[in-house]
Amino acid sequence: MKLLPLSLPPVAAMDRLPLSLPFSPTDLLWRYPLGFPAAPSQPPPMSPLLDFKTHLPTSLASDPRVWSREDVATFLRWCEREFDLPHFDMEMFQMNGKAMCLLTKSDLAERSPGSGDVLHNVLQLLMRDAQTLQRCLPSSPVTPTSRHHYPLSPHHITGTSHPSTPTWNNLLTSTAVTASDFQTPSLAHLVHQGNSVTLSPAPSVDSQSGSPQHADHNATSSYHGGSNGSNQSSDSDEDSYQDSNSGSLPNGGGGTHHRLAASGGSSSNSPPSTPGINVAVPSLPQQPHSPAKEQTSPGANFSTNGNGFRAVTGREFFPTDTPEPNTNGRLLWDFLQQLLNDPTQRYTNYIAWKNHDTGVFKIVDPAGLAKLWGIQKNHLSMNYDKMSRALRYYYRVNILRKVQGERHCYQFLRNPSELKSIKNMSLLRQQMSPTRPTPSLQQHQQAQQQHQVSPPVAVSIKVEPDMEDGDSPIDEDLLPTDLSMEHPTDLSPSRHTAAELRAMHCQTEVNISASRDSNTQYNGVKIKTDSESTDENK
DNA sequence: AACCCGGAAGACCG
DNA sequence: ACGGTCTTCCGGGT
Repeated sequence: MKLLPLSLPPVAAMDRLPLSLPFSPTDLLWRYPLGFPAAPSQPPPMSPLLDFKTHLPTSLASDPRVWSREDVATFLRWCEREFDLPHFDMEMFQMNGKAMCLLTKSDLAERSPGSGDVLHNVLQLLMRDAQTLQRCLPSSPVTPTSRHHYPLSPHHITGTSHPSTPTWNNLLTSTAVTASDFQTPSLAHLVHQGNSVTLSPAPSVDSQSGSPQHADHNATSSYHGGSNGSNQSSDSDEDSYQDSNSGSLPNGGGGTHHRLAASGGSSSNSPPSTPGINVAVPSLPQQPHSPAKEQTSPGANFSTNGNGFRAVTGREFFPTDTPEPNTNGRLLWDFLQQLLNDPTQRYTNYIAWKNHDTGVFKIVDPAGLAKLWGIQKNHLSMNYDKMSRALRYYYRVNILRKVQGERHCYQFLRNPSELKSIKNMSLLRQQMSPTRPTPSLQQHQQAQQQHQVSPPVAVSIKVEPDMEDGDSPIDEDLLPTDLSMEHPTDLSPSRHTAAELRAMHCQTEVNISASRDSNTQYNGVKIKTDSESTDENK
């Protein structure tokens, strides 16, 4: 996982963004939204900019982050003239403004030998200036919600913050430019809404984590989020973050694929929900810009609030900025959830719920989904084999289990809220068992059912592999490795554990609490999947 | 052949 | 330095 740090090594950057991809490298940016590292510290002196700024082509928004690819090209040409720089290789700048802003000085130098520093400085100035303006402005469109956050965020403080940029607004409104990025009509919406153009990845759990409570709420909703299928996003937090994710992804990447296409370019977009979104989100590249993609990121949307979206925005936006740990979207499960819960159901060609209540989903287009994931993570060589390996790791922590007998079908053992609420996998493991039950969901039902559940955290009991639960003897052996998964419901600790254990060798995980069973429920629904039986435990 | 499974090693990030 | 989360490979099974 590399997420691209802002400053990716040039090389890396390049790698990641193969031109060929549907998405533009830029897309990737979403991750690094505004927060540009570079700028950070310095207080923005607006002035400097002003000087040359005034000379900027009028068609360019004051905030480079909102520029479309065309704007970037316009800007580069302008820089060539204005600063007497050697000609830029436009092929190296097939990205929107946001993406360009995320490039580090070295990245820029690599793409434009001899002009990197100048370009970097100019961009920094422009960004700073834009930020400054924003601050002044009450709220920026962009992150509406965020705003709240904003203040909070360090960035903010620093000033670096993102820019929420007023521009965004402008963008929306006026600028066509951006539009391009956003291409999608939706974008605009998005913007409005959340604005989030963000890009950011969703804040995934982490971020969210922040609000457990939300989670709860959400949780309940959980997956369903709305329950309806569409919704998705359930969790609030999630939503938010989801938004992000989703958004991007789809588009971008897949863009290519079906859906995207389908949607029509934009299509997709607009997702309903999307409202806001962020486009960016998830990640994928999409984001903003890329023409291709439009992306509207579905993700963005996600945020549903209750329905709608949550404001995801806030956070998202700043993802990068945000100090929060962002896993944002970066986590595979989070990514998948976002796609699954895309309000507009844009990614159904890639992945779709088979049973939302139980958390069972099918990867419709393994290769395409893997590609999206690869884009999201900037691992362009990602394929289903690799992605599925990552999915298998989730077996150990009881996040997922394989639906036996059905190809490309997996089942979430925990609802999003639950996952989100758990910041670390490690915790998951620990909790696993106990936790499992998602509070919310479970709560409902389960509550009674069993359990126990334990408080999340800690409880873990370690079980020995063997023992595990004791319960049943599950032999792991018997069980396929996954068993754990398999018996989702099963979750029974035992099995899992066993399996896990195996895998892990007993790692701690085992903790299983007795409860697993309960947990299993996805949304209240108990998942049994296969094996309930297995439950031997029971 | 395509999946699916996990072990092992390593990358990257916070 | 360390743990988490993958990513990449790989051999093996179905």
